[in-house]
Amino acid sequence: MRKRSRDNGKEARALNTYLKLMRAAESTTARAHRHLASAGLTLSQFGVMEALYHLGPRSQKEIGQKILRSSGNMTMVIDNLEKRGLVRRKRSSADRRCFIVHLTDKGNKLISRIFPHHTAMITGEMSVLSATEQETLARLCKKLGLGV
Amino acid sequence: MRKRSRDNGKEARALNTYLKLMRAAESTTARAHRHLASAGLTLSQFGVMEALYHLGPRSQKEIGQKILRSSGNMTMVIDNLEKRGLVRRKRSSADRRCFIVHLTDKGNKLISRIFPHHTAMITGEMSVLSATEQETLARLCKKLGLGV
DNA sequence: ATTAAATAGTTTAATATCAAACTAATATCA
DNA sequence: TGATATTAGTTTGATATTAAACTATTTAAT
Repeated sequence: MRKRSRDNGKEARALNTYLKLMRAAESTTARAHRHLASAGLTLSQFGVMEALYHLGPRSQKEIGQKILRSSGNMTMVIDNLEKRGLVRRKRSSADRRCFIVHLTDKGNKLISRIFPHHTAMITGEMSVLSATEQETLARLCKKLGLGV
Repeated sequence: MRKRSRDNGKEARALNTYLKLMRAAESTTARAHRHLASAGLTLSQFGVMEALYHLGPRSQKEIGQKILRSSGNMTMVIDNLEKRGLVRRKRSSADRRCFIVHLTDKGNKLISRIFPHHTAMITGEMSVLSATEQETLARLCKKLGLGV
């Protein structure tokens, strides 16, 4: 009895926290999505370009690890970016299985222009939380994310 | 100078918090995804069935609002559930534009069987956080999610 | 009542997403 | 060196996802 009700409380708490976490992530994502759509980019495309912008040219595998997406997905997203002339693949001479992906001038211009807006949007979104609250949130999320 | 560096700190904090939030949400989602895949359900399909299980029969619109998905998406997900005989549409007699979606016996059996496992998985995932930490996380996420 | 506006759901077109099967290149190791 | 295993990326097949255009029905307004 006692045990059961304690468990139910534990489970209810966990489910509630999970739900709130998902809602927060989805609502923030949805905004970012709408925001990027005006630049004609999807979230994944932005993720790839942002990674290249901050890390420099990388293989598809490395990009996929960075943004937590499958290799098959990388093929598709990078195909679409390449079609638009925003990135280019270059066969690695060291390991001819790899493509090194890099931003084109056009891609670099676009991400340079968009990134500050994106930052401002996220900063605005987060501003409902104090600095301390943001740090707490980041710490708790990190703990959760580690369980991967 | 002063202003600029303060802003950078603020933005860096916001971006970091956003990143951690996304990572936590994605890693938890990815687990749920793998877990449900073994029952042959996608996350969205589970979301629809869970809503019907806890709320009772609902229109597609109501379900979509509950799980934060577009109406076009609902058409697709419910089509797939209906093909598998897990839910059924019934034209509402009160408003003939609406379909009322309800679980079939088969669907009810499936969700009854799966839901406890899902709960256990989420509870396990959350157990890296104390009760207080979970409550704090839920509270902060809720604040963020409200900005929708 | 007739018309106009709003609403529920579907369709379309484009991209995303994964797992699994596959190809090509590299690394291992016997 | 030659067979085997591993790795990077692609393809395939299925579902998801959205926005926007569309159909059918209901509500509102004149």
